[in-house]
Amino acid sequence: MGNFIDVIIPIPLQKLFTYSITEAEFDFLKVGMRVAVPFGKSKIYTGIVYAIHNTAPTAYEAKDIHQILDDSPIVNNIQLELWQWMAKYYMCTLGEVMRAALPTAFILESETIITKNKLRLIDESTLRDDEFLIYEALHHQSSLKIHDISNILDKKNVLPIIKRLIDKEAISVEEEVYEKYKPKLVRYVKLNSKYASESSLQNLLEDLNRANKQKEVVLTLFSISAKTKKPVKVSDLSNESGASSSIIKTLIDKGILEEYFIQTDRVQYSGDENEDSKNLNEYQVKALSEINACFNEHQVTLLHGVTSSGKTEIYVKLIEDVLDSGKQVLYLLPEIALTTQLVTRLQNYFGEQVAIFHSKYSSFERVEVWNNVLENSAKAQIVLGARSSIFLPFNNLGLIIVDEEHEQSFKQFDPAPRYHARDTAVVLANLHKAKTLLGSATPSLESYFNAKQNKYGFVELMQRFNDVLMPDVELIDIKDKLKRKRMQGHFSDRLIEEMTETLREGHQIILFQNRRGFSPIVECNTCGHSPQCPNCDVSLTYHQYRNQLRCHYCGYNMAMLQDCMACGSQDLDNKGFGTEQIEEEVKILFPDYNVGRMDLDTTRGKYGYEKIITALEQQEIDILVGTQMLTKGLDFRNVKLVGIMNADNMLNFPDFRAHERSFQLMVQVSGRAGRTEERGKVLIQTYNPHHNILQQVSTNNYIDMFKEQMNDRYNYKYPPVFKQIKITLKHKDYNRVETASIWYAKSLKQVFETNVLGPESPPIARIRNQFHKNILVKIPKEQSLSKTKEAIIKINNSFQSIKDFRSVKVILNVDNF
DNA sequence: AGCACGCCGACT
DNA sequence: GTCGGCGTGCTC
Repeated sequence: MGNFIDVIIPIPLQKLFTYSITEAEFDFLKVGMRVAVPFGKSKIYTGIVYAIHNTAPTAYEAKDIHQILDDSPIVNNIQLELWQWMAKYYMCTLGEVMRAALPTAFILESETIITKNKLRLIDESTLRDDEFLIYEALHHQSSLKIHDISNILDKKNVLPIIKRLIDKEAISVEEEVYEKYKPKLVRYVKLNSKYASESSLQNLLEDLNRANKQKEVVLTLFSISAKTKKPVKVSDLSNESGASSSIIKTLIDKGILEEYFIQTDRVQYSGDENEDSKNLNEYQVKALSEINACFNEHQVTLLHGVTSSGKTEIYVKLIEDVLDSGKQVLYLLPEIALTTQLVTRLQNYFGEQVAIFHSKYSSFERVEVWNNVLENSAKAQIVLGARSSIFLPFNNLGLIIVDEEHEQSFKQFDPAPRYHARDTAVVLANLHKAKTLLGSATPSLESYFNAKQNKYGFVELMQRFNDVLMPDVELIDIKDKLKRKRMQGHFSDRLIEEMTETLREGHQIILFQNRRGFSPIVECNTCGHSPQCPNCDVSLTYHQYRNQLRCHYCGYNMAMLQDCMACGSQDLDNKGFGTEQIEEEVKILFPDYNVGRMDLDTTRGKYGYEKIITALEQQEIDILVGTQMLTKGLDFRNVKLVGIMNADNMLNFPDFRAHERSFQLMVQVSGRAGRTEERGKVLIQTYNPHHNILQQVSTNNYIDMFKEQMNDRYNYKYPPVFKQIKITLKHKDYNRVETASIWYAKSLKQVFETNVLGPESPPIARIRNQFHKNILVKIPKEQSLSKTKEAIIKINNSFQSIKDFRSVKVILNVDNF
């Protein structure tokens, strides 16, 4: 009877892998620790210990582990339970969940290191050209990586060459595992202890009389440490004394100063004392007590609070209570809404207890937050984070808040696990016996539906803070305006009027242009040809700022054409309109005002987004043109007018949620207008002002929208009435996916009959040279979800066993909306 | 997923 | 005649 562990490996394989361990390792290892294990012929992977036992595998001999990577578990049992739920619910492997859950710095992989074989002298004439190049390179560098060799030879496949060199005993290779996370060390200095006595110090200063600069440094060191009574950082010393680092280095080399290092956190909060939380108004107090009442009966409560109603203050009160009871809080937000504005607000109340976690953090920063949460450190009692923060190692969670609950960015679409953070959060909260609060001004239909079904508790907050009125919404019929020649470019006379007025009063304006589905494409006026992406079935999009044509799906780009590729005509035209064009037009219409633009292109880089927000807050920008980004929980005091340039392109988007989304988007943008005393104004330009959604937006009538949309969902069997799973097949050969998808759909139909839709080619049938086919499985409420998934997995397995289909990639997307 | 093994076309 | 293309199979 030996000792074994079952390990999760971060690859998309269903199985766990069993390794053999020694008696000592058996005593030391705990579930949730990382181990480095050999995998396959030469690789070393990082695995998470999932189980420790004495049952030897029967079919094979278990390998030994390579190394233990942790002293104590970095993943706790609740997390492992959550991972398992995710793998099952979202139909992926534990390995895929692991890959998504752990900061990349935790997942070490081996790298092949190539070194020269010193024991043997090689007759270089026996080497071939490329072999010689590498051998030669090793004279200058002691070791090379595979990647370096590809660079030297400018080839991708270098393994055969390396193999030949090994055979000739010219080189040797070994696998090396790196610890990717390095604690950040700050350099400190102190006076060498040998100068501790008064007399030796006196001697030192006399010695230094001839080296004035050095003496000054020593004296500065004294004064800093006398003042702060803390260790002195090298950087501080250098700043205070004005001495260059080389002078300090000389002192260290001479043994006068001693350097040492202290580990610090990369992310530090350096704020003032905490503020007291604000007093709530009567509506907020009522909402708060209702939420607490709901929590007595329900695990989950939905808070429907109109824009600017002060939801955040209510959250703050709830958080205070949970913290007082000694538990942790997770505050989930869409990435884009995680702005400095909100972060600062929470830090003002809770100071150091707030930890931030989102994708712009470096891998090292994420490890630090992870460790703080794991240790239940005082620095991480509240985690404010985006989607992936549901993976943090909470051990004592009391409350999860999902703010802007309706946001689609909570759902991960691309690599597996394709999870929805809001839904996963509810499961996570249940594992901790904690409560979940969903908050939104425009709840998703599924959450509102759950609340109506009494599955969730439900609280409404319909008064805006300070009793500010909801903005006045006006619909503008641009078809009519066009007919009467009252349009200048994309601006109606009404919009220009209101803009002029608003600017004259010294207020700011936001113009919203949803670019989706309607990007500026280039078209030849002679032959009508427009340049296409070579890898995808889409037209290229014109980007003025770099004078480029780009593909939004694969990133392909080329310089803007001078003449048509098809007929050579130089008469090229930009069709469609995006934010860039609106910006141009505004600049011409209002040359005396500052115009800013906020979209994917202008917010690139770590602080791009913040810069624009700050500029708007400080009123350096009078008119801001932007996309969806504008909608996310920003609070601008002085914005009075919001213009929606064209409501139709979002309403006509081919998706069963287009109407719901349009409503949410428009109500959210409208909410940016007039957030303080004065009533805001919203102008919506549309070809179809009688559209029900627009009517519902203009009266801010969520209930009507809900009822009408739910009707459609019942009739057409869409969520939340039916659940759905989307199956996407991809292959570079069209005929192959075609046959494969027909086979797949046919097998599904044998089980689920009419609840299978497709296969269908998506609107963009080819992306990155891969043809796509979609199949949709609709699942009625009364049908067991887990049985359905089992059936799909069974069909998927038989599919994979057909030789011709094995190269077809299959993507299972549960709740693909 | 990676990676090795193994079988067929286009180059020295 | 080799190099290297990617189809097939396996990983404790």
